[in-house]
Amino acid sequence: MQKREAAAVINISSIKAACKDCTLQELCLPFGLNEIDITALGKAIKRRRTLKKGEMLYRFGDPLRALYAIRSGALKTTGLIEDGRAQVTGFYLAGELIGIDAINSDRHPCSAEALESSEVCEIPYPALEDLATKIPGLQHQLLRIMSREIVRDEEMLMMLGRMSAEERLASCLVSFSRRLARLGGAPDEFKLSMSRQDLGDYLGLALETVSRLLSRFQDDGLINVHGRQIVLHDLNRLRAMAAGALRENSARA
Amino acid sequence: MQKREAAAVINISSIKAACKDCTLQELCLPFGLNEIDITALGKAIKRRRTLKKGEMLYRFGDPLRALYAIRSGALKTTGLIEDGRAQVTGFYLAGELIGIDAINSDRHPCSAEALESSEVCEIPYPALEDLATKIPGLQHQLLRIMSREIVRDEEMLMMLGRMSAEERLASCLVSFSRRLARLGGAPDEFKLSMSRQDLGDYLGLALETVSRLLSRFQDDGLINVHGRQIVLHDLNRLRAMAAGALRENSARA
DNA sequence: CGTAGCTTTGAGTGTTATCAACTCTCGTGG
DNA sequence: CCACGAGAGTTGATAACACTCAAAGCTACG
Repeated sequence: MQKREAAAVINISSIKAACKDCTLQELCLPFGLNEIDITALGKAIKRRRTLKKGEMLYRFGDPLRALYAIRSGALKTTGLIEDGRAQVTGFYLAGELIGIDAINSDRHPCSAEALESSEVCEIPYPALEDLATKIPGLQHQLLRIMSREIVRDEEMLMMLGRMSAEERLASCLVSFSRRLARLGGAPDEFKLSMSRQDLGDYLGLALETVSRLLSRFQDDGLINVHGRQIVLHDLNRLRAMAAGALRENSARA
Repeated sequence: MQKREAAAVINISSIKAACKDCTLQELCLPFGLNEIDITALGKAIKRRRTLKKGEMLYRFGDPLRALYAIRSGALKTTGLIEDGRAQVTGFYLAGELIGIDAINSDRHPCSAEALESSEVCEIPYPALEDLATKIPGLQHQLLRIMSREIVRDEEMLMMLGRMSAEERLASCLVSFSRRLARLGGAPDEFKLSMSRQDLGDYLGLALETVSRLLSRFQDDGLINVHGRQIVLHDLNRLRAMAAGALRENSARA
């Protein structure tokens, strides 16, 4: 499954990362730091690492060695339940930080897998914590990123706890649109990097339900689906749907 | 609704907190710090505050001024969806830190309400962040607590996304048992401080479903319910149920 | 060009929500 | 001290939304 490409890839694999030249600065850990501090952070980062589709960045139970800033590509994190059931706890895109849920126990409480060819910067955790005491702005940014992750998870909780299948999927599409636009892509056209199964495991739905809903959204003229290629035709209506407008009881009280 | 008690309470309300004499040290922010650092932390804490049942600690949208360490009692945090729907994003007990999801945007993304008479220590956030750069152990502990919150939310995600109503409730009871035992209470007997509605809004279930399940658990000899008073008779079976054993497909692959 | 995995679509079922009525509990005031 | 009322909790009937099982259609990669 992974033989041919390997050779071509190794060279790139351990190139030294340099935050100061990275186009994702504004979205990533260096945000808000001055040039000197950014250089210091860049030095702490051990290397870049490339992952092929399906490759694991870390697995459930692995000791925490580093956090990873995603430079390109997309990853998913999945938690385990003993039986076949999996819950995808998050999708992570370029500019986002992955692995912070391991800080609590020094072990990764979930597994991270590349959904497509991806590149990550490996930030050794002890060095990062150390650096954060020296650079208040870095500490601040780290705390903010962690807090943002909590907010994101809480939004997911509302989604899973209180929203219908339709609202969940609309919400998910809107979220991808926003995050991809931030990276400079078109907000209304993108390619999903995950399967229907992954989407279902994320949204708490059966893969068939995801598929059916995508078809229905298309019939309703909201979107266009061709396999994993998505075009959003009516972002506003999708947003309204995600917000739970459009249900009978809407404006009560 | 809140008139008589007020007078008696005011005196206590602004007593200076002193971490170094607090019995919850081990569970709280000071964990792992030496005595000098604990004293420094204690000085940063502005005051204690008492809340009566139903009183709000902060509301959705309020600016972040402080984090709160819970000394006694219990709180819930709820996120909003425009229409009547509420999602309870967490229950917080003594020794736990509440408000950290506000760090990202400097505003509270949810509301916090006391479920019973409670006492909290108010930790001004800018002072805490400042202190954390000076005391590496404190920074470490703060990061750990935030990471733990993420793990907890991710566990909730699995619960809401993949578990049946029965599994969710069992899981919830087991969690209360564990957390209350850690505070020195009996692990198999406690009083719920929240209504069936709150429990439902937390577990993503209708209140009727919660009620029905509690009755069923009782019929099955798992627990004893009398209003909010709960006795757990078979913690092991509850744990198995929460883990998803007991379903037909259990051991596949 | 064939095969394996992914996706779509259909039919039937089940878990859980909703609506509704009744009961219990506890605090308040007569 | 008891009666009352309001909120909380229980229980039942019904229905809907989403799951499961099943089969056929696509896509993409070797």
